[in-house]
Amino acid sequence: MTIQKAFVSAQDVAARAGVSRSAVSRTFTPGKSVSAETRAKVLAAADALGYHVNHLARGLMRNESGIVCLIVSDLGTPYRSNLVNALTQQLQDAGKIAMLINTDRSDESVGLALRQAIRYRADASIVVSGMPDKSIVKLCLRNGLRLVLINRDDEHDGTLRINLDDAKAAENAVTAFARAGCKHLALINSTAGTPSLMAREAGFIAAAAARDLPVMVEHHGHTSYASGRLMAQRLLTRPTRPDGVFCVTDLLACGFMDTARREFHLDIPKDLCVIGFDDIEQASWISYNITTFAQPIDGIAANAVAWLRGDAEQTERTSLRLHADMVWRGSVRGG
Amino acid sequence: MTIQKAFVSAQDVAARAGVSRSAVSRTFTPGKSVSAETRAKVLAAADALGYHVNHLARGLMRNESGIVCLIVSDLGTPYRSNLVNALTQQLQDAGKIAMLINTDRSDESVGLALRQAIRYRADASIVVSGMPDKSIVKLCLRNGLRLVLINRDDEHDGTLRINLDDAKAAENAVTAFARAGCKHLALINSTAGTPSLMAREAGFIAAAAARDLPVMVEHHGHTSYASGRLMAQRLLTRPTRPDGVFCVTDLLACGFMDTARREFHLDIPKDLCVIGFDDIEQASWISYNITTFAQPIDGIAANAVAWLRGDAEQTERTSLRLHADMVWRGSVRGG
DNA sequence: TTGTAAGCGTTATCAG
DNA sequence: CTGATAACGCTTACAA
Repeated sequence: MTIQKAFVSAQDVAARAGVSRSAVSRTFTPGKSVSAETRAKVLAAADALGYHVNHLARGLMRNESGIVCLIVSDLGTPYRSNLVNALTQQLQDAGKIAMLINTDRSDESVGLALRQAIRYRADASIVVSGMPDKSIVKLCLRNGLRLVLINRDDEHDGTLRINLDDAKAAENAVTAFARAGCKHLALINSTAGTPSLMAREAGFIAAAAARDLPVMVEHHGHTSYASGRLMAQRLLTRPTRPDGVFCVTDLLACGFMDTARREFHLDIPKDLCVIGFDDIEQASWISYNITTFAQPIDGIAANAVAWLRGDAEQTERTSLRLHADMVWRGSVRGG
Repeated sequence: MTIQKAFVSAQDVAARAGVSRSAVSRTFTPGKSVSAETRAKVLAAADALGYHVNHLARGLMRNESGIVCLIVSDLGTPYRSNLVNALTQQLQDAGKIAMLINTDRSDESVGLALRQAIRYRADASIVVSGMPDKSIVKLCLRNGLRLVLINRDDEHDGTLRINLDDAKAAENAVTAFARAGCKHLALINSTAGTPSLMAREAGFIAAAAARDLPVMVEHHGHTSYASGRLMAQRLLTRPTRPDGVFCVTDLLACGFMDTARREFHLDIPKDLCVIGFDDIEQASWISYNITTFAQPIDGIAANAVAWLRGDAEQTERTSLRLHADMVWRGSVRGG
């Protein structure tokens, strides 16, 4: 078996169809005029040869690769994977294709990822984790790479920023606890302190202060099940035990609830009310049934993609604040 | 503000550094010889200009894009997202970059995804969901797109197939139930019946038959929490209630356990033993604590990437069978 | 509508 | 080690 040329080119198709390369090109470019006759000939030849337009070359010419780069850490986590799921789906529907770069949580690795996006001449990049520094953002913009920042707090020109109204949600959490008659509030959070997480914390503390309710705060590790467990042990052995705990993440809430029940034999919501955030699937499972706030995942994705489809020339800074609906379940009394 | 050229090219760098384009190219190609002096000049100019090699053009020349396409459905699911996480990470470490295509479960959408991979001249494609038909596989191979099929059963030349020893795992499940003294076994599965799921089912039934143990079987929907709940309702209202249930997926097991406990007030493992599959994070949570089989996710990813790094000329069919270790937890008596 | 020719940013080849 | 030159596969004026 002889080594054959790996890919079939428009040239080959043109030869077989008895037309010029440009005719082939036009056939595969929507909105170009080709006669029905040649189009048919080209299509037949292309099909027979298994021809597929080379998007690398097309991107080179058009200065538009169709690639959108997703920069994410902790992809195995429920919220992240659902967001990536929605994003890839909607990008595909918009005729784009997603490139996925996995970072650790460091800002440095985000910078590396963005450089990679530039190398592949991505049309845009959606940053879900980490905070790219100003110089990198400038570099991207100068290279024609549009940027969507999700739940990051820096504002830059020519960039779309999508945030949630974390403070408002936190305030609603306090209200819910107050209605349930909770007297001793608490909040658990990661040590990392990403912008949205810190906004929830600050909002919760402020709203509680407005009602003269004290708040105990614990920080530990990442927003994981294990962290939730550990902070439950810390919090529930304090002199005064909290009776209303806001977990800034559902994953934290799951770990917190499991140890509160198994190790401290507390009844939720009788002895202790719990509120989470994200509305991951597990929050709706019978064992947890957590009152929480729903991340508007599809809304985030839809807004990001809509902005990308828009005119590339718009260079104004745009900022979107989406609402996280409260989802009432059984981990809070009343409701 | 005037419209400036979007990207900076090697030409620009060469001009600024006072060298030829080829010198620039060599500087950025590992293993090419450039004098320390020119290299320094080039690097300085590149840095000043913010130059990044255009991988679209490079891929065009080299016939090697560095892109590996991941074809996946149900990305929001724990097992899938963890696999994608491992895959993207290890691909990056190997100097490749992942493109992600989200499919529904249909074989047709896998075909569409593979065509997209061809258009971007991906070096390879890793298929995690759905089964591409023979003609599409042939098309890919002819176009120089290497293929890794994970948990699919078709065998093709020039393709790497990675499977688990599902039958062996199922046999171990039967042994565990027998040791726990279970007399009435059951199995719950999706209706889709992907190869690996069907292998678990067949293996379980065969091993049970060898011990003269009867097996009740239920099928429903996808392998989700909700399906697990529904099949629990069906199974636990049967005349003879099973006392050992193999759920072909941990997600099914979670749903099954929750309704067995809450709706039927059964004690696990006293009244009922449960075994799952995948070892998703939730299986280790206190509320579930499921005895299960660990998907060797890192092993799968490592093998896939190692094969991709290998010589592209090898056209033999390769098939790998990985072992899924049993993870003993509290959902089975004894152990 | 069609074909010809130029050019996109690379890398590989081949003299020097 | 260096620089000119020819590809790679495509799109897009421009001319027919």
